[in-house]
Parts: sequence; structure tokens; C-alpha cells
Amino acid sequence: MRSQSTTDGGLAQAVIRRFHALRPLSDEAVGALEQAILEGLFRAGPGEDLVAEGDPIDSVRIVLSGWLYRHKTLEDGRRQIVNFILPGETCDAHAYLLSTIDHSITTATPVTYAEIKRARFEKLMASERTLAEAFMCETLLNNAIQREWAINLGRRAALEKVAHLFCEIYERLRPVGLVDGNSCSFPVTQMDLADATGLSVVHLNRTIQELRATGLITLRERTLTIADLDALKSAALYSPNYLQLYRQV
Amino acid sequence: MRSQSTTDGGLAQAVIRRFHALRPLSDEAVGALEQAILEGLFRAGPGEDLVAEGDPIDSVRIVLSGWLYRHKTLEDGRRQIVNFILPGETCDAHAYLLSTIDHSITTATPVTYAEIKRARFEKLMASERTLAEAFMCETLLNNAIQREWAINLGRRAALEKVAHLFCEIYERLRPVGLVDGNSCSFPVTQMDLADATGLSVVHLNRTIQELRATGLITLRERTLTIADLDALKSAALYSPNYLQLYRQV
DNA sequence: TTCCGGCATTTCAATAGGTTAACGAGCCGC
DNA sequence: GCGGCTCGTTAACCTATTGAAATGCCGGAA
Repeated sequence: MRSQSTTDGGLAQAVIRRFHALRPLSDEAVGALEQAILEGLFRAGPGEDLVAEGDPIDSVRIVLSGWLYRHKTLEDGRRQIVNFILPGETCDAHAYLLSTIDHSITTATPVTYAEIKRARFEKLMASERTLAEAFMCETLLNNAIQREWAINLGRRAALEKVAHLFCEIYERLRPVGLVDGNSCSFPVTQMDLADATGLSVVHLNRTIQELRATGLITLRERTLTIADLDALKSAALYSPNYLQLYRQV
Repeated sequence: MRSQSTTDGGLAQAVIRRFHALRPLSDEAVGALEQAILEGLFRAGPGEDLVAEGDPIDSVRIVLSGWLYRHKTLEDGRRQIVNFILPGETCDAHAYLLSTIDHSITTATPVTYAEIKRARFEKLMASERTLAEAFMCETLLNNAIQREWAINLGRRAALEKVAHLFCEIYERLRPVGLVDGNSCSFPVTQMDLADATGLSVVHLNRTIQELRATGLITLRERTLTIADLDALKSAALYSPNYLQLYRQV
């Protein structure tokens, strides 16, 4: 199912815009990145493992369209989604330095991505300073998000967890132009959502009902609509600090 | 209380050994790092904030002795410790790229650390390739640990959580020579432990009693002793993959 | 059209973990 | 030596969340 693709579709533009928001890029950097992306386009269907825990890594992937998630599984099957990877985001900016990877990456939807081989990537980093900084910021941002997930999983109540996740995803989709008014695509099952928030499917479902009942959100046909973002944020005890990198957007 | 220090004490050696385990360092890199460390030694007492959420950052800190923790707090006071920082580890390898930091860093014990100013650090990175890679690995390892904490907080049961934390800390102290047989220093209060595992203090206490009762651990006078590491790991559903960087130790 | 599998939903009983409160030990300043 | 702190511990009670199981919906394959 995974296949090389030759279509472009201007998708690279959104990626570049987001990178630019992370860190100002020089014109040369933009050109070089764009070229590298267009040279290695691939597609994958939904439910495919791009990376499995324990794999060695030798390239960097940038997502042009579609959702993926990082996850880990315990021996007995309990699964935790530790993060989502959204369009414009990077899978493993420097992970080739590690011998093997500690988690799996699976597509939640059909995905288009660009793959840059390690050697090529390192050359890019060496020649384009602003690009190297942008990828560094990408990694740091990832880190910050991961920390916020820790407090989400450890200290927030069920309703707050789910509300917080909705707020975060919405804010992360914004800089790539994937929010439309107060709604955005939200193509994951409730089982995935449960595994991302550390809840059981049953309780996650109840929690979503509750969010619907209070009129905070609508979630239907894979589309999330947030009636009142401020109200949702307040219900989630959401603090925007950790996504500050996007401030320039 | 925070004060510049001029004592050396050979502490830098442990740091260097650990870095070397992360990534092989050239002799020049070792020398340069050692010098940078010795030029900026500081001390802090217990319970001091080295970094507060929202601060701008303009230096890198390497811990020579003592424990710290990263934490975030919700408006209503709920707190989550998102990670510990142990001797030999680095506070914020590249964080100066971000405008402000998303979490606080507080000392749990008296701490000795080296502070390297941004300009100095960047020069080091530019001139010593192996050192730059080592710091990169440090950041990636941090990331991996953070992901493991996500599954710990989201999917493990109380006993597993605490057991897992014990295993992880033990394994992280090992490469810096801070484990002595089957025990190591463990200088944090049960309240801290509760905030690290996402439990209430009361339940954390109950859980520790249980671990004691089953003979898996002893925790007395700030010292943790692990009777049977394999048994503890198995109780924790511990998988060592995510700390693989230390494999060479 | 029919069957099937994935997904959302609901119900109900069971429980892991939270909350509140109280007590004792050790330690510090006075 | 006396309060007043922090920290660990225990008890009793309570609830948020889990787990198992059944139902209905929908879209795809035959």
C-alpha cells in the first residue's frame, strides 16, 4: 500500500509556512527544503505502521497530509497514544542518531509524506543554518507537547483531558490552515481518543456526551466543531504557554 | 542561596563519562567540555527554582550533583512532576531557541551545576561535532523518557507506576556510578513521588507499603534498595528499549 | 439484498484510587 | 525543653472510572 508518489499539489506550501512560523527561514532554506520534499514524496493508507518500536531509523519524514500517531504498547496489550502527528509536522527530526526507536508510528488516515534520507538531511542541516534551527525547534516543541501530555494524563480529570486534547489539536492545526472557522477535521476513532487520554472507551464516550450536552463541542462525521473556544479552554484548564512557538502565526 | 562555586571535586568526570556513553566523544571534545564546566560552577540549595515557567532561557545547565525535577502546575494547584533531572544530566540543551520555557525546574536537594552561556555553548557545538551530537542525543533521550512517562501515567496501575519509576531512576543513576550494589540514594518526598506518578499522597503511601510488603524494595532514610531488580521490572512491566542509548555502558 | 465487522452507545456491577482527617516522629528555632 | 513545622502513616468513607456485555448503526463485500 505504501507507494511513491509523484503528485505535488502545493501541499509543501503548508509545511513551509508552518516551518517559517517555527523559525524564520532564509529564502535559500525554503528553496532547499521544498526541493528535498518534492523529491521524496510517498503515500500510505490508513492503519499502516510507518515505524515500529525497535526499528532502526535512517531518514526523516515530514507529513504533508493526513494524521498519524505515536504509540507504545505494554506486554498485556494496554496501549497509550503518546502524541499525534499532524500535517506539516515532522516524524523524527534527528532520530537517526539513536540506534533504534522507542515507539511506533501508525497512520490514522491516508497520509502523504516526504522522506529525506539521513545523508541528504544532514547535508541540508549543515548548509542551511536557519533550517537546522527550525528542525531543532520542531524537536523542542515536540518535547514541550509531550510534557503537557504528562500533566494531562496525570492530573486532569476525564472531561478536562478530552477538552484539553481538542484545544491542543485545534491550535496545532491552525498554523497549517486546516481549521475552517470554528471547526476542523478530526479523523480518529473513540478508541484512539481513549488511548490518547488514558481513559477507557466507555468512559471516553460518556465524556464526549457530556461535552456535547454542555454545548461545548460537536463531534460528528469526523469533524470537530468548537462552539466557544474560550469556554472549552477554560473547561480544560488550558494554558497556551507550551505552544508559544506558534506565537508568530 | 544560589552561589558561584569554585570547588571542582572531580564531579565533572561523572558527567563526561555519561556523555561518552551517550555518544563517543573526541579527546578535544572532552577537554573543551570539561573546561566549560569548570568555568561556570554554581550551587543551589534544596527547594530552589532554577527556572520558572515563562522564563526566557539563555544558558545551558549541566547537573554535577543533586536531584532536580521539572514540573507544571494547573491554576488550581494540581501539580505534575514531568521528569527528574539526575546528576550528569542536562537541563535545557537547546532551550534558548524558544522564547520562553513551558515548565519549571526546581531543586529537590542541594545541587551543584555548571552553567554555560548560550554564546559559549553555540561555539562549543560548532567546533566540536561529537559534542553537538551528544547534546542532541541528550535531548532525544529526554524525549524518549517523556514518552515512557506518558504510558506510565496513562496506562499503568498504581503499583506498576511506582515500580516503574524506581526501575527507571535506578537505571539512569547507574551510568554515572551512583548506584551502590542494589541500592541508590532516593532523596525525594512521598509528595514529590505522588506528583510524579499522578497519584494522591495517601495512595502513593499505600502503594509503597505494598511494594515493601512483597519484599520488592526497601525505602528508608532517602535510600532505595531493590531486592530483586528483575522481579521489580516484571512487576512494573518495564521494557528497557527507551533507555537504549545507555546500551554501551 | 444479506451478512459481516468496525464503531458508537448504553447499562450495570465492581473497584481502584481520591478525599478528609487525624496522629506520631523527627527536626528546627527559640 | 517547648511550640511549630514537615513528613510519613493509617483509617473510614466516597466517587470517578473501569470492565464486561449487549444493542444499534452504517458501510462494504458477496
